[in-house]
Amino acid sequence: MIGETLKGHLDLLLLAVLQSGPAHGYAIIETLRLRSAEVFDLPEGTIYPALHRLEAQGLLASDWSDDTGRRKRVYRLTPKGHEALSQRQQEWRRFSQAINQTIGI
Amino acid sequence: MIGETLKGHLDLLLLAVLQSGPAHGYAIIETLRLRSAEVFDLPEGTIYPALHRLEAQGLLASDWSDDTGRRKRVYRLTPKGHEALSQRQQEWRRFSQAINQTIGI
DNA sequence: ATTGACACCTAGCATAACTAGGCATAGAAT
DNA sequence: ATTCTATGCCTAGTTATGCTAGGTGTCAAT
Repeated sequence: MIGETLKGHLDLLLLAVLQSGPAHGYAIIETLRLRSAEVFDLPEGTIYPALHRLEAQGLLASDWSDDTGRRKRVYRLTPKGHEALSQRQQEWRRFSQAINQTIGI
Repeated sequence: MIGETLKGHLDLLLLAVLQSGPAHGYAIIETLRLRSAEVFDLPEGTIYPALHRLEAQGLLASDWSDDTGRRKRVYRLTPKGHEALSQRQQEWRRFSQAINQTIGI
């Protein structure tokens, strides 16, 4: 990302990805890259701490899975996470609309 | 603002406001509030350091004026500031589009 | 045997918006 | 006269959070 532009918007992205179904960290990174057409190519040092934060806030829950031999921590949205997501979506719309109005798009 | 959502986007807003013509800090705050329909009601402690930063980067230039008795520092875009603005606008479009794609709008 | 993709983790850094104070002038209200 | 509000500027220090740079380990392919 460029500068600090992502700050404050990462939670929205993570919650949105997990709305499509449970996923583990590494896969989330991949999904973000695909859905954003390479714009969000985020390092693991960004994603993992953010997932821990969201879980600590009760917005996500996780389970370990090691069916393939490689252990994965699979995250899913909690009910509180679903609520948070729709709130963040609203905030994003309000925010981006305000920016567009201000810069005259 | 909510949380850290503004981080990395303030420069774009300031440059955009000054594209409409020179203005001093306090007036910029007012303009941001009006153009954004109250969404951006930013404290002086946010605006003034940001203006100083942009001037230090050569994107803005300033002059003191005290025609009304109250001294004002009036900022204007430099040529470099104009370039930076169109670049930031492009970045914003790319960024907001990527968010919208990712969250599925 | 080594490389690269997969998969996880964390300590410390850097940046920038914001808090909370301060100073000063002008005009209106009490 | 004095107080209050709006105008107008400033900065030291706090805080939040994305990122850097390192670490561990598995698996498949060369």
